[in-house]
Amino acid sequence: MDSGAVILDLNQLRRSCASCALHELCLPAGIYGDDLRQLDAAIRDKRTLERGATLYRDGDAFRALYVVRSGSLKTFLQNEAGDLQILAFHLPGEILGFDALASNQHVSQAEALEHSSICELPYARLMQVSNEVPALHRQLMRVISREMVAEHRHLVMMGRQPAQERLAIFLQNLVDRYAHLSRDDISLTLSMSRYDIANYLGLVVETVSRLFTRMQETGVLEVNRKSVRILRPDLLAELCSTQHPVPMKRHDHD
Amino acid sequence: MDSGAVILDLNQLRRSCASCALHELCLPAGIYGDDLRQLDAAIRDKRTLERGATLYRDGDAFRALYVVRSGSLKTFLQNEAGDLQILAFHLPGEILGFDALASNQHVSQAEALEHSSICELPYARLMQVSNEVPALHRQLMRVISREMVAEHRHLVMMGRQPAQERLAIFLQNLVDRYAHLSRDDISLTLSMSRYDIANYLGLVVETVSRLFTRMQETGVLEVNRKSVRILRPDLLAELCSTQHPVPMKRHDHD
DNA sequence: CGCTTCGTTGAACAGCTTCAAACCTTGTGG
DNA sequence: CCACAAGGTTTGAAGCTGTTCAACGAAGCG
Repeated sequence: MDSGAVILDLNQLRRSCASCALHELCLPAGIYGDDLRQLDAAIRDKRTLERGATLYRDGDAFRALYVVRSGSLKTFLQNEAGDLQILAFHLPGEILGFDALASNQHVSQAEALEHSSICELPYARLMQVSNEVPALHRQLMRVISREMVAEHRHLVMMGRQPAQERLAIFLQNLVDRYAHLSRDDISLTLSMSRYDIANYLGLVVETVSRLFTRMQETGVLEVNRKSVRILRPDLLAELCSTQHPVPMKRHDHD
Repeated sequence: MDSGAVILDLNQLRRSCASCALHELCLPAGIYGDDLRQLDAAIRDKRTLERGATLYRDGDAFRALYVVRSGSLKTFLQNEAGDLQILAFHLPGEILGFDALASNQHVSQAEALEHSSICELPYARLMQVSNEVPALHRQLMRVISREMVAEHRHLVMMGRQPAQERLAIFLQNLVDRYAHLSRDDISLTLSMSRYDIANYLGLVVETVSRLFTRMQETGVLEVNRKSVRILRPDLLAELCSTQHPVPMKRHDHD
């Protein structure tokens, strides 16, 4: 629909799943041989997105699932009133678009946070292949389930955690997810703005900014705009769980 | 594993999907003839749960998905520290257990809110059938997706909405979901406690109680313990969306 | 270099929570 | 049948965390 860069990149991007660095982290995990070749054939030409570009928006017809190959995206919901909630940030190897399976149209919006490349998985073909390759079917369900579990964690954070814990959990989560993508597990480059982080955590920018400052003052991390270095992973881990001054009311039913 | 009542109920419970009142709302929606018979054969003897009984808990091996046939359940996450977040309430026709697909064990807990009956769908057999019945496969994915979309709404509520809006949305949602289960669309019987409601909404009991009182005072509804009558559906609908005194900070990237 | 957007900091404010206590309901046993 | 206990629900007052409002500094972009 836009961006002439797509054509230029096609040659480098056109690579099979088998040779992709993300192979074991992505949809093909656990799929080999002929099955993998079949899956590979179902994957459409890769595309690239510039920062701020939309991959799909609310109401778009559902055609495909998408895998982040490089870069990162955010998905969010926006209501009539115009306010917006970020649902997730998506890193390489992660799959987007599952929200559209229910109604055959997307009910959220996906936007690149930086220059990113994407593998497109046309759903019709994916279904064909997965009819012949049970392993793919199972893998698809697993991936959706994983997505749900991640959302549960998000929900717990929103429901029960104070602001500092939220940011700590967010950072810890990013560290964990980047851990198997890069060798450096204490340095992060945040591709999203403070507004995005705040929104994702159910806070306002000011609060997030103050928390970064405080965490820097307490020596947990070093922050400079987009770049964050975790100086004390142990302290960060501690911050992730609220230390209850008073035990919570319980809900036992035996 | 327990409860002698199970055996007694088997005869009434042993009914095929084809004759079930929930047919079109449940997993078999859109599946007919031979396909339906195959699915039906994969569904295990139904079971009943008493109020407070656990269907599965965190760490349990994943064996089956479950459909609520009657009654209602809550699913929740509980961390080491002991605090708990309710993820969802499940009404008749809704499916539970998808969280376990990723890791082959449940990562949440499901508990009956009242006397409930459940259809058990052993996953291995479900997968066999869905390999032969592509429609079932698609339907399964749709149902998971629907679940995800519902969770997104929950997330938005937690992230952006003030307390009164949360309760209003919660009630409106229950009304909507009960609407196709019963003819009466203004009366609700809340099977969950105020604690559960508060927890689900990310609030404390006191706040929820005050909100019920306020909504009653403003004539939106009439509440008496578990029973709620919506007197002014129009007002309830209005309460669901925050009327911004000041437009929010936007996130345009255009 | 000026403009705009993003990020940080400070002070006042507000909404929800915490703490406390009373009331109501339900179930139990005398 | 009633007294009592235990948990669920409601109400009030005080307190705190995060928000709002405001202003400034820093970075990216024409």
